[in-house]
Amino acid sequence: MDRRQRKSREAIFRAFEELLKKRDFAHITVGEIIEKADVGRATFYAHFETKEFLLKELCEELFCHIFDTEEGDGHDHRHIFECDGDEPVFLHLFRHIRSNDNNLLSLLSSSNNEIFLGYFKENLLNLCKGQLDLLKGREVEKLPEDFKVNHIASVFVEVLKWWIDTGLKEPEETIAEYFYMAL
Amino acid sequence: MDRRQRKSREAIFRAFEELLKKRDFAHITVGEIIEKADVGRATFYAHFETKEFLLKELCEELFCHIFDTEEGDGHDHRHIFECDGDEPVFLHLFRHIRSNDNNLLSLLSSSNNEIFLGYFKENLLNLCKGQLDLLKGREVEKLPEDFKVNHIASVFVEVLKWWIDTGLKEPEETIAEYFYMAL
DNA sequence: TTGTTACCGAACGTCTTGTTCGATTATTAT
DNA sequence: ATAATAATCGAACAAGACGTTCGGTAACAA
Repeated sequence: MDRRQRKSREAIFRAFEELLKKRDFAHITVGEIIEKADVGRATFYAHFETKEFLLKELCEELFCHIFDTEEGDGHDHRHIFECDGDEPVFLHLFRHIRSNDNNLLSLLSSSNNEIFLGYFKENLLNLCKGQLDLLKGREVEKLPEDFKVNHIASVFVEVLKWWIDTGLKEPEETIAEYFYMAL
Repeated sequence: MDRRQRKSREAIFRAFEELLKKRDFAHITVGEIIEKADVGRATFYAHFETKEFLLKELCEELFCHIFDTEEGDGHDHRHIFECDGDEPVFLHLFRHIRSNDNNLLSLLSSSNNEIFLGYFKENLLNLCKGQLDLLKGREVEKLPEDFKVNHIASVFVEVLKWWIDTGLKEPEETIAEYFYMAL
């Protein structure tokens, strides 16, 4: 890809991220984005069809790294975050979110948190399909599989939201415990 | 209140509801609303400051009936839905939602479901404060109180969402059971 | 060097918003 | 019944944002 293209695209992404931290998505204008990114109006529309597509591509960029699991390896998802430790995957998630990689935490803390939590949950669902054994021994174990998958992802997202909303007071290990207890 | 005012206000509400069933809130224009409601543009703005305020007032109208609990009576919330039966309150909620009172189900099924589920959860939180005993005997019982309140409301909303998304296949009693098991 | 590609920036038509104003119609009080 | 009051209508308006177009300029690649 042309260096000019890359620079413009990155500048737009970064400007958009900055604005998303401070303002509702609905009230961010293309004019603001291109001003902050310092690119021409036509350039913006050469890269992105609309503001909504820009958001979509930003989310894909944000989450494709995190949920980069290898398809077809069957067992547990060690390749998330390119880390091969034995740490439980959900604890791993909490840890990485707190470290604010890719500004993810900032975006999840902003007034646009619902948008990003929605995308987050979508990506989380695949991961949860391989984690059904977490529900072993609980009442919910007997329920339909798609219910259980959805349940795990939902509880994770809700615990994450609570953690962020209350100011990240607990360490990752504690919040991961909360998550397991709440399942 | 003047009959003309009431008629205009109702017409706007109904038109808005119809549109919300079919289109994203963000893409609904004031022009569409007043056309469907058959009122003048100036009339709309005499009643509602903006589209957002209209949405807010609609939600309040929708949920004030449902969560019309009597403050200060201390114990359980029998007055919800103006029903005084001994039926568990959450089963009651599922039942009433399914019966589609006030078009609530239609709105919760639309592409705007996130908006309404958000409002729903907000109102649900107060109710859940009085239902903490549901968690008796579970691991989650030891966790902080605001966590537990949030947990109950979250699980309810997520189960409700799953129920609606999968086509309301289960009867209310079953889905209420799912809810209790998932807590 | 030459051809291609991306960028700029300004302008443009269109749509939506929220406001204003005078004329009309419904309601209420006398 | 009559007069005063209040809500509505419809049209027009300015302001702002959208998405597109076009010619000129600068960066890249062969």
